[in-house]
Amino acid sequence: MCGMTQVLTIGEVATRSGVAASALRFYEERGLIESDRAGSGHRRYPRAVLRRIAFIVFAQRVGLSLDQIAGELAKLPTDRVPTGRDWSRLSGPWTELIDARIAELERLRSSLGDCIGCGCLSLARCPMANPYDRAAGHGPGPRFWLGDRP
Amino acid sequence: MCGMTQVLTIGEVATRSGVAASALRFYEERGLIESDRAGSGHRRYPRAVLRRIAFIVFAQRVGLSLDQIAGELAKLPTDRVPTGRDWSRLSGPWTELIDARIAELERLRSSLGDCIGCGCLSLARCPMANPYDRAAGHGPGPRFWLGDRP
DNA sequence: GTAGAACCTCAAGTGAACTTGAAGTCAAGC
DNA sequence: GCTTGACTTCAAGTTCACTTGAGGTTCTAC
Repeated sequence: MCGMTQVLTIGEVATRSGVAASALRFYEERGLIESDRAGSGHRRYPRAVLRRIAFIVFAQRVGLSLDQIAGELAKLPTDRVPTGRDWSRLSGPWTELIDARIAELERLRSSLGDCIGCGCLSLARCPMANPYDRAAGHGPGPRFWLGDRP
Repeated sequence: MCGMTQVLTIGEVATRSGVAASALRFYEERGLIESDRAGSGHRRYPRAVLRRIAFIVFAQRVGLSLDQIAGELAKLPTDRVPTGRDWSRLSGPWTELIDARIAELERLRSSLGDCIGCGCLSLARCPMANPYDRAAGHGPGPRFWLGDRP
């Protein structure tokens, strides 16, 4: 309650991070975060955990699964508190991921304008959307539209 | 197999749309699509169903749940095959949704550059990220970062 | 010293979006 | 006419990311 403590309880971490205590325990179980224990068995977190949690929340919004996030976090050094440099190494591939996701959404938006707008949002008729249907009988359908087929 | 048939079997719809037959049955159960039945009990789909399925796949990528999509689809006229105009009425609100999602991702990307880059991706220290932690003890943490707090 | 809040573990439940399996029917080619 | 594959229903299983509940302990404040 002091506000100047160096270690945080699970409740403090929960309110500061906006992540429920139950979720924090779950993340720990999955190896995404760690905690020290007080003599009583209560969890004690170093402040650095907040950065880790922020990273987890970020990564989820970008679309990574907890397993993928765990994989990323595993790249951080365990023998010391990660530096800004350590974190920015992790974020490199992200920029591409975010860019790709944005590009997909922009493709969707323009399909909406071009395709739904012109009345051809039909897999059967829109050649732009799905040339495979014209060839009839194979092809991935909407996936093409969504950029899954290079 | 003819390729010129006016009605499609579930297998044909599956290959043309890229959506598994089991998923199509599931969508039907959830009221997202409909089918006629052959005398045998086998499903027969009008070609127009492909447009509906495309819409479903689109909407999912944008981030809508099946329930929300069902709500959107319910706005289409049931007494006739929907026109391009009908579809574009549905897509109006989407553009905003997509824009909002893109804006969030751009916010994330720039946070990565500005915040992880400068080494302050710490909820405890970055005032840009989370002023609430300075006030200590309340506030939503990362949510602020993600734009959930207006 | 006692009430109540906050914490603990462990098991089970939730909801979304499907998939899988069992047991059977129907259609097409030879 | 028979095999093979595509289809049918219905119930149950799966994955993900948690939450909820039971039953018990610990901390804080008065």
